[in-house]
This record gives sequence, C-alpha cells and structure tokens, in this order.
Amino acid sequence: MGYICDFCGDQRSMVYCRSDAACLCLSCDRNVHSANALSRRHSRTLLCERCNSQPAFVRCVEEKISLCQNCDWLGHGVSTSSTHKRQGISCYSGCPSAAELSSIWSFVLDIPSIRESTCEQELGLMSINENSESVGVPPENGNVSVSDQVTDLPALDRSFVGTSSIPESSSETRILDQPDGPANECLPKLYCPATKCPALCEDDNLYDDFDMDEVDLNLENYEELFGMALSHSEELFENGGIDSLFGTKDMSAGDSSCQDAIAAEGSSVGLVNATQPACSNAASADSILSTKTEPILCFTGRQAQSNLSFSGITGESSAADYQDCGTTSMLLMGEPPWFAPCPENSLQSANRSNAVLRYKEKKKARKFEKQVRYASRKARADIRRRVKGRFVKAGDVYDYDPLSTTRSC
DNA sequence: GTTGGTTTTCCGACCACACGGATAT
DNA sequence: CGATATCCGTGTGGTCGGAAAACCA
Repeated sequence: MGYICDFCGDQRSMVYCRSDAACLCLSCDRNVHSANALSRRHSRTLLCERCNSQPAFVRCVEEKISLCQNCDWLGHGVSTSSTHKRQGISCYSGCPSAAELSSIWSFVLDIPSIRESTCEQELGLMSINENSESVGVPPENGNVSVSDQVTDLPALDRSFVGTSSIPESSSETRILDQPDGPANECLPKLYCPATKCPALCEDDNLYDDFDMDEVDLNLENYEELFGMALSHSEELFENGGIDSLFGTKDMSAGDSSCQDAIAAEGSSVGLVNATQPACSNAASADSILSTKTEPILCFTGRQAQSNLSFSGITGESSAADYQDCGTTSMLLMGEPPWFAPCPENSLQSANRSNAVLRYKEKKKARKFEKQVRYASRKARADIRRRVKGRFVKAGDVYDYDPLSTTRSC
C-alpha cells in the first residue's frame, strides 16, 4: 500500500487524496484531479514518507521528511528528536503547477519529480487549505495562499491520537484565544481544522462513518431549505429540536446527501439555538460535542458564542465550502442566529415553501451517478453476453451481445 | 372525502468470471 | 524473508419481478 502510485502502479506516489483514499504520483494526481470541477476540489496533501500510507501533516525540518500524525508521534513523541523543528504541511486542491507546489512547500524543491511537474495550463485553479493564516495572495493565482511558517507543534497535538476527543491544533488555539472584536470576526469563517490538517482527524474514529464525498454535501440545498435561519430556528424550538428535523418525511433514505446536509445544517442552527443561553463557557460548549449529532457536526466553542467555530468533519471540506453557505457563514461570523424576530414571518414562510418546492423538484431531477471502482471489471461487464440481463457462461447461448447486439438463439 | 383498481416508478436480485487480497507453501 | 501458488470474496451491467407510490374513476 502506498509508495507506488495507486493509479498508474508505476511511479512513486507522492501525494495522498483523502477523497479517493489514494496515493498518487504527481502526474496521475494532475491527470485525475483535472478531470472535472468536482475532482479539482479534492483536498490533497503530501504522503507520509515513513509509512507511505497516510497523509502527511508535518515536515520535520531536521530529518527532511514528511510525516503523518502517527509517524510524527512515533518519531518525535519521545527522545531528543521531539525537539525537532516541524513545519505544517498545507493541503491543496485544484491542479497546481510545480511552481505553485514549490511555493507552498518550499522543501519540495528537493524532490525531482515535483520539479518536473508541469501543469501550467491549470494555473490559478489551485486552492490551498492553509494550516496557518494567509500571508499573501498572488493576484494571478486567485485563492492561493502561502505560508512557510515553521512551528513547534506542541505535545497537545498528540494527546488526542486514538481518542474521540476533538482535535485541537496549535493554530486553533491561536485563533480561539484571540480577543473578541470586529477584527477577528472573520477568522472562524476561514478556520477549518479538519481541512487544514487531515491527519488530525485521520486517527479519530469519531469521523470514520462520515465522508463528505459520500454524502455529497450540497450547500445549495442548504440555502434552499435553510435560507432563513430564523424560521428554522423557531421551528426547531417549537418542535423540540433537531429530532423533528431528522424525522422529516420528505427526506427519503435514498437521498442521504440531502438528509445529512440538512442534518448538519439543522444541527448547526438547532444546537446553537438550543444551547446558546448556556453556551458561554467551555463546559457548555463541550457538552454540545457529546450530543448524538456529534459525528455529523462538531463545534469547538471556547469563549463566548462569537467564538463558536465550525469544524469540518473531513479534510475534504474547505473553507470555501462554508463560505458558500450563507447560514453557516453567518454562524461562523459569530452573528447570533436568534436575532430579533422579523415581522414579515408570513412572507418568510411563503419563501420557505417556495424553497422547499424548489428543493423537491431538484431532488426529483437529481440522479446519483454510479461510481465505478474498477474500470477493468466494467469493461469486461460491458462486453459480456447475457440472457435476460444475466451473465451467461462463455459458449452458452445468449440473447444479448453488447458488442454485436446479435442473438445466438 | 374515501375506496378500489390501474399505472408508473423504484429497487433488489440474479447471473459468470476476472481481479485482487489473504493465506499457505 | 521474499517469491510463488492457491483460495475466496468482490464487483461489474442488463433485465426481471415484486413492492411502493402515484394516479384516476
């Protein structure tokens, strides 16, 4: 596993894609993730150079090696090597060029295959899910931000390995500890711990059953259904919280993405509302984490409600995703969702009904594309002869031949 | 508004067999 | 300990049939 590219099986794998759970060489990474807009959004990071199977999240400056959390812990948890300087490794999406990769990972200049990487035509499509604050955004590269900040990762980072506690990175602490104020209101919006460091959640079984890719989190549906936080928050209060939302009959089991999406959003609104009066200290915030919605959505509250942070579940979700979601963004911005009731409730109700209608239509038209895991098997199945749709033994009579559409009987 | 019959939609099961992972040698 | 052989579970698509939903009188 690992080391050799999962796609071509030839080149040495360099990056890890969480969405595909695949180790890829740079060439295949570029090819695979330039296929379409969705694949471009896959969050990738360097592959751990020690175990060659997990995404790296730090670069040991002393040893010049990229390590996943586990290997970092094994290598730096004890002995004198624990004092090694380590540099956070950024995730990226899109199709970065060699220059862009070099800009975010200065150390990759040591790796010839990256120097050789070319994808100039895709310049500007890369986005970096940064481990630390952005320090510059080259105009020609849009949403690329760069940081080579070297940090000493505190022992605290390792303490949650194998536990179900919520990861708390140093950067998180840095953000959350900042004083409240207008200048900081935007920080939670940009902050997404799981995105910044996939490895932080990698060992956390808490998230094993939740995969953003699988549920295809559709933020557009959020806005359709939850465009008005007020009406929903009121409904949640009236109906006793998120359970009523989970029981919505409109949400068929097959449409798990919408269900999960709504669950996530509903949880965010509902929980914030329901717990807001008591959510003024760390203890109350922690209590949120113990609710049954924990696997779906995590909150990391530290100080006041304005510091409530939205924590993504997997590295796949990016800050940009949340920026797309008006309601969530509002929460992230620290604005109280329980703002004064609007006198135009009837109008909002009508709008909401329209939104639900649009959602239903959209849902009806929606088709889940089957994902083929093994192209070779598909190729074989495509040419196999059948009888009434069933495969038949080679040489037996058949009534359908995909190749010639002829019949033997 | 309710009921019963008809039509439409949805979804799981079925088939053979190459492939890949696990295990044994 | 690595290489090879063997075993066994998995996945693939078109069609069918039953269940559920939708529709209509």
